[in-house]
This record gives sequence, structure tokens and C-alpha cells, in this order.
Amino acid sequence: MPAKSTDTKQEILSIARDLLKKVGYNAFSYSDISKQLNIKNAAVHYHYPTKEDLLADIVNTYIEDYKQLESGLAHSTLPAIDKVSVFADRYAHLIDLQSICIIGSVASDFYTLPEAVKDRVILLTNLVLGMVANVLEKGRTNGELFFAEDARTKALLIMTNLAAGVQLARITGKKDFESIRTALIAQLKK
Amino acid sequence: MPAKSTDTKQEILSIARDLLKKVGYNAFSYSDISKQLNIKNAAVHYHYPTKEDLLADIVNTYIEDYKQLESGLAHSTLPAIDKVSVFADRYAHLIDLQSICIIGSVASDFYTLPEAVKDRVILLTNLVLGMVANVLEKGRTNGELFFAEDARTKALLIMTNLAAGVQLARITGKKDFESIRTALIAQLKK
DNA sequence: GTCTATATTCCGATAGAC
DNA sequence: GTCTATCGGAATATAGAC
Repeated sequence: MPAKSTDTKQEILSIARDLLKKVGYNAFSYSDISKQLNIKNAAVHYHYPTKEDLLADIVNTYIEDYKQLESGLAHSTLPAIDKVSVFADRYAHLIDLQSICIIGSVASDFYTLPEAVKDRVILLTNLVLGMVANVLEKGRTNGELFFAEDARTKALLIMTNLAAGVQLARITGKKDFESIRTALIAQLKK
Repeated sequence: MPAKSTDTKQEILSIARDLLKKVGYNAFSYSDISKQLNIKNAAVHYHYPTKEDLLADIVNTYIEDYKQLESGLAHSTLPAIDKVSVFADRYAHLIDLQSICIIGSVASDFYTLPEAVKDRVILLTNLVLGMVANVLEKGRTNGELFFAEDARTKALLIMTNLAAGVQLARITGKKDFESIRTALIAQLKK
């Protein structure tokens, strides 16, 4: 059984995911990945022939991850406010990893992305927005959450607070992100 | 008088500003700039020896621009809500130019930026945040605006809505940005 | 002072070794 | 199947022409 291969491919994917969120699509190279694995850059091309293939796989893993999270949240009995907090916590954690969220990363590089990947990015983004909107709508129906906008708009407001919040935190510090997180949770409670 | 030189340098700066906001620091080259001016890429190096020099000048022009805007807003008799709208309109316009805001652009590329530029980026960001916070605070004092958070936090919330809003608009369309803009203006009115 | 020819390094990618 | 040696081209940058 070729265990090594699978591992290498998985490691490439993991390293590339981190690099994508840390420096963006155009700022990392196959060399950056291969050096971490002590192989030659061309070995990465065996597993992912082109950088587009690699990016596509990364985006697809995020689509899978978020489908998992969506399913988890849908079946969860957590209070709605805690579900939003889970989401916010994920973003807070990105800061510690010197990362921004995947959507913000590919949005900034959007006009340099291969066409085929753009469609997957659109899918991913609407998946996340829909997930958040569902949590919000259900929470409001149950009397747990309060907001005046329609659910998708409120999801947009929260998502943009979080996504740009981790970006800003790189510049002005994590404290600003914490202010944002505290404020948006508080807003939902009244 | 060497008018040509000044013009060329100004044109380089203008083109580079647009490229920075459209594709980010790592995705444009001196060639991209020189081709638009029908000169060789090395001619750009005469005006800006290194890419770091070019980036630094770009950030500095934004610092100057925002100081102008800050001064303009401080002396303006516009209703506070209109001042916020002016700001939101600037972001909406970016979408039509296939751009994102300068701060979001450099934030995404932050860990690949030359160290000297990072300090200028921090300055620029706090300048903008402070400007927005001032407008908000004055508006609240005058009874024109309503919000529960402290002014800097509210500025962070609005700035992140707008900055990530233009990013998201690349992926899901301008309509989502308009939803965000309408909602955040409405929030300030009650 | 302004720009071009050229050097050097690094990129993504192919061909071929094992 | 997995990886290395190597290619062609594009990147930033220097040296030197005018």
C-alpha cells in the first residue's frame, strides 16, 4: 500500500492551505511547499500538476469542511448565539495562525485566479453565507436572536465584520478584532 | 523644465495604485506598468528603484489623500449621516473599478510586505479609523447618529462591513454590497 | 536626467531516472 | 508510482547608452 504518497499529498495540501491563508495565492511557490517537506519542487508537480489543480483542491476541501460544519450546526442543540460564537471563534483563531479567512484571501486575488476555480469560490462563499443566514433566521424565529435586517443581509454584515476584522488585526492588533466580536454578539442579544 | 519625467513618474504611480487595488502587491510587475506606458520595464526602475520604493510612495499618497478627506470632513457642514454615505460611496465606486480598498489589499499581503512599509500601513489604517470614529462621535453628540458601541468600535464595524463588502462583491455580486451599505446607514439612524 | 540592453534569480512546468 | 534534473520564461534589478 502506497502510504507514503497519500501522506505526501495530504501534507502538500495542508501546507498549501496554510500558505494560501497566510500570504495569498500569488505569494507562495511550489518551492515554499517542497522545502518544508525536504523534497524538490518538481515532486509537488507530481501530486498537483499545476498550481490551479492545487488551488482547486484547497477550495474543494473548504467546501467539504463547511458542509460538515453546516450539518453539525443544523443538528446541534446549542443556543443560536453560541453557534454564532463558534463561528466567531474560528476567525479569532486565524489571527493566531497569522492567517486570514479563505474567502478573504481568494477575494483579494480574485482577478488573478484561474477561471475554473472562481466558480468553486462562488459556491463556497454562498455556502458559508447561507449557513450563517440559516443560523440567524432560526435563532430569530426561536426568539433567541434579534436583528432588523433580512437574514442574508445580517449574515453579510457579520461575515464582513469577521473577515475584514482578522485582516485589520494584522495591522492594528488583535484587540480591535475582539472589540468587533464582542460588539456583534451583543447586537444579536437585543 | 523636465515635464516628461514628472508625468511619467505620476503615471507610473497612478497605474501602480490601480494595480495594487486590483490584483495586490505580489501579482503585478514592473512589466505590467511599463507596457501601459509603452516603455521598457527598466524605465520604471529609474523612477522607482525597487518595488518597495513604489509601494511606499503609493501608501504615502493614500495617507495624504485621507488627510485631505479628514480635513474636508472636519470642516464640512454636511449632516453626519451624509459624511458616512460619502465614505460608503467611495467603497461602492471601487467595485466598478474592479478594485478593493487599499487597506484590505495590503492587509491580505501584509506578511509579504517590506518592513518599512508596514509602519506606514499602520499609520494609514489608524488615520482612516480615527477619521471615521470622529465623524461618528460628533454625529452622536449632535443627536444625528445612534449607536451603542464606543466610537472606535463602531468605526471598526462599519469599516469592516465596507472593506470586506467590496471583496465579497467580487464573488457574489454588487447587490450584496448594496444590501450592506443600506443596512449600515439604516442602523445609524435609530 | 531618462531610458534600454542585459544580468541574475526564481517561477511554474516537463521529461525522464529510479 | 514517486521523485529529480532540467527547461523556458518572467520576475526584480543593475550597468551603461544617450
